[in-house]
Amino acid sequence: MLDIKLIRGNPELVKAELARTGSDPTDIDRLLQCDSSRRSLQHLLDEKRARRARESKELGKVSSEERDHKRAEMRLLGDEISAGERELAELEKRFNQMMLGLRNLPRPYTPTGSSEHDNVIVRTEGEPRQFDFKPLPHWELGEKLGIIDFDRGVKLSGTRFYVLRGAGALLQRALIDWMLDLKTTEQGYLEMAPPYMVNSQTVTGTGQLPKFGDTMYRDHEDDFWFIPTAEVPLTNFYAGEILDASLLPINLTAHTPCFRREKMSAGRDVRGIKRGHQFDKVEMVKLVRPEESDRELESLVENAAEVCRRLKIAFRVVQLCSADLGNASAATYDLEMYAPGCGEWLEVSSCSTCTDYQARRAGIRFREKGGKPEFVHTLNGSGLALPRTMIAVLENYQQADGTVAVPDVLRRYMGELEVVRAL
RNA sequence: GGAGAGGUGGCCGAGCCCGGUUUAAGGCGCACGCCUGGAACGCGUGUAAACUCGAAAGGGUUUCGAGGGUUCAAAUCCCUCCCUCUCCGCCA
Repeated sequence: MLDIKLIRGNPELVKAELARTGSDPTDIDRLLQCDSSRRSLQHLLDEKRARRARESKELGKVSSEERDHKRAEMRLLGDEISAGERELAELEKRFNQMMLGLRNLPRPYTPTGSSEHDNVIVRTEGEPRQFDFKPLPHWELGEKLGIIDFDRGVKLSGTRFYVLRGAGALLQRALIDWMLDLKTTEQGYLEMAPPYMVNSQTVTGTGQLPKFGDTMYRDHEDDFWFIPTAEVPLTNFYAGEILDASLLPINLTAHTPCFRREKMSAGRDVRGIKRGHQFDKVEMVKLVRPEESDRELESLVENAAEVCRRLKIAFRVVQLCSADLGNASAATYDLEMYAPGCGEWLEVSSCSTCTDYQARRAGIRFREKGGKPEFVHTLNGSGLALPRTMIAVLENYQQADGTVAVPDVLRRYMGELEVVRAL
């Protein structure tokens, strides 16, 4: 959520920033109109309620002939108050819906653009590997080695599902374990094992609801949503709480499956394991002081980059332009690893600062000793998404004989296995 | 799923039967002050959040799990729901 005081105080700035992301700035005019009628009604009601409380209390002590007269008067006042309360509830509902519908404003350093083509490549690390044979795409490699079974995934569940087998399953597990170890030891994150289903309040806190409900899977009988990312339970872990400032920064990590309907990308990336309805991911979440958030974003990107670096796979850092930012994000850097088989730079991580946008929705605050509560800033980033990391590993480490070498850092997680051969 | 007991401020806990005398008692914790060479003890003062009026001091409203109802007036009475605990049932 945005700060209503900022919107009231500087509506032109807010409109300009919203326009930069491609959102409709006239939303702000409607919002402010609703806000002002809400406030004046609130004020009127406050006065009536104050009078009722005062005079009702006196009614208990007053003489009996005066009581009947006064009681009738109070009853009328009571009717006015309930009518006003109904009207106010309606206004507040509308106001809250509009507030929840507004996206976050971009950071000043987020470049302005109109589509993903305006994203900026910040830097590239490592050289894409050169091959003296034609590298295969992972869907061919995976099938030939017998470690990815697409047909049976479809049989079990439908399109966009697959099954990892043998060394394929082991490779993914090794990547997860290795990434978590890196996060929790050298990078200072606390590992969590959160629920994979959460309630609508939780999924509103991070900004998926109310606007993006149709991108998630949900239970039809209970109030359960399947998490689209571990960002949801991790960020909301402290929802509604006021944290002691000494706890900050809080760095959390978790490995979870992620569930996405991928309605918007129907027909895209249908080959291979790049885009599925269910995938695994190691996620990083930070809760930090507002003044630290830009510096912490750099550190988040660096934490994700280190994973690519140690896998010895070329990657680049891309800064998203204003139009390509997610709903809650104020600044985002994507990390893309090069996959020589399909010839693509694959988005393996997306690191964002959501400033106080999610903290306001979820009510996550901190307090300095003796001070007033303040909203934290929340950040999240993948560290990394497993299927795309698998693609990058398989395609970069493939050898002329059709086998795949195991990256050095993963060998101790795979029983010292050095080469993945056909099953 | 069934039965019972509960949900009150940062924490513990009284108030609920019997609506108004509670600005939510009391304690703990915390902060500040006094005391002290310094501390403990003791004493005193303060101690939530949101919204809002005000230059400030300060004031107003809301919040006793959530929502609805009764009433001039609800933490207190009624209804619905959620959650926690205990026991039972079922199940990995």
